[in-house]
Amino acid sequence: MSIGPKQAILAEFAGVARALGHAHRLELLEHLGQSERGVDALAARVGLSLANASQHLQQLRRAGLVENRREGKFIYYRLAGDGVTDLLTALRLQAERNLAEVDRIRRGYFAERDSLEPVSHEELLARMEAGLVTLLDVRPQDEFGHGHLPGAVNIPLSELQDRLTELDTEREVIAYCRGAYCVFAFEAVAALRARGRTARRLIDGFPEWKAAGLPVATGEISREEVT
Amino acid sequence: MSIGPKQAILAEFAGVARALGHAHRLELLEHLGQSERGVDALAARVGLSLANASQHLQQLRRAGLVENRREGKFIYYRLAGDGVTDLLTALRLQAERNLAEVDRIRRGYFAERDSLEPVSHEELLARMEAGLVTLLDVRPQDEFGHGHLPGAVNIPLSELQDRLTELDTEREVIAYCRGAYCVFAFEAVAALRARGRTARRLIDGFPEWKAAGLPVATGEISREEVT
DNA sequence: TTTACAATCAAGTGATCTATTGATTGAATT
DNA sequence: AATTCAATCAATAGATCACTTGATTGTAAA
Repeated sequence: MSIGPKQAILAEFAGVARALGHAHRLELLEHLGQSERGVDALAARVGLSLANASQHLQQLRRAGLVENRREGKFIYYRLAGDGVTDLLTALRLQAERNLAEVDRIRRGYFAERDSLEPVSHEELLARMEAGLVTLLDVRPQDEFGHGHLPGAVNIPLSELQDRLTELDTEREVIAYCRGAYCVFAFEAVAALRARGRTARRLIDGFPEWKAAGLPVATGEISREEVT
Repeated sequence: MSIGPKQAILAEFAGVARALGHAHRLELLEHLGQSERGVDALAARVGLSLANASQHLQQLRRAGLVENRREGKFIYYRLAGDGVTDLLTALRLQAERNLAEVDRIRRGYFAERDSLEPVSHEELLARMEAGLVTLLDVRPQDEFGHGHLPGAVNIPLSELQDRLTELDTEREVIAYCRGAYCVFAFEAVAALRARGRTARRLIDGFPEWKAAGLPVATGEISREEVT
């Protein structure tokens, strides 16, 4: 007996889902959500061997989740559109809602750093307009350069200790990094609060902001432009 | 070296994605989107052995996508909330957008039956309010009974030939069934057009309508109430 | 041409997944 | 208590997947 059109379509959908079915590939997608990258850079960031990263990336490509281009001897991978971030967000929301295990891990690792509610996109937009907050991007400098929220200051987490003076002491700091589970933002909020600052974190990160169609800025940003 | 909290969370997300990574499980979820069902009924509809269906359902349960309850000697499974339908929709949209293979299958099997644009939720709502359309639910009677769009007439596809007289000849018919790739609605539209009726299909099906928070009706519906 | 290097390919091993089979559990019925 | 039936569990064989190793391709530079 032959399978019908519906089964064939469902098999394709299942293939996309299976491509999302490995922690390493989800982490690769998270990094690709920041900016396009070469295989070697991705492998290093996710902690994979080059060959292994290459094969994972090719699985993602077969599933239509990423695309690539060659430039000289480098091959750069990128997300195949903002729909990928939307799908990842839907996956995250579903897992957060119905998986007790996610809740347990989050409580264990993140809870003490995150007693306050995270800030929603809407709330951040309103407070930015009112000029009430300092928006802090704690990702590495190169990721910031490839795209960030408008008006954000970039202080990578590793430098935060030494550069606290750059942040206005009067205004609340709202920190963000790569996504909802990027630990940088949690750490930054904890560090700032430990120094008596008012700080909260954005509910997710740069890719989700961009996928939501909200404005983004690129390139370096002068300090004057920010303060 | 131990894996950090992010890897642990991503592994959980990957587990949910893997649970979606098999055509049979997607089909089970599609049927569960219509109404709660016993294992035996699901196995029969999807064409699986009882043991196999049971094991697939348990994988879905471990991933937090479905829940179950025992009633007498039957165990009924149901979706773990409308978020599951949202996630399935996100998966479908991403696959439709970026997988050439999906497009190829769709063209090959569905295109000739579907030359007209499907009707969106918004358009259907507007035309229902204006009383311009006959809404036709071509799913089996029991699925209709568990929930359907308000004002819909239920004529299962198998009976459509004999019951054409029940449909107003003046008004456009909008048909729907289980979801975006349920073949019933395509077939119904083709059959109606072959008899000179004006007919289109809804862009997706009952579960997506319900998950979107739009009104649904339950129980049998008298013919008078409809016409 | 030779060299260098990013990335992919190919092959192999151990692990995980799928589907079947037959045994077992749990609740209702006789 | 014995029977019946829905569903799960357990064991198995075959398929697919993940990761490593070493060879290969493709481009740029020497």
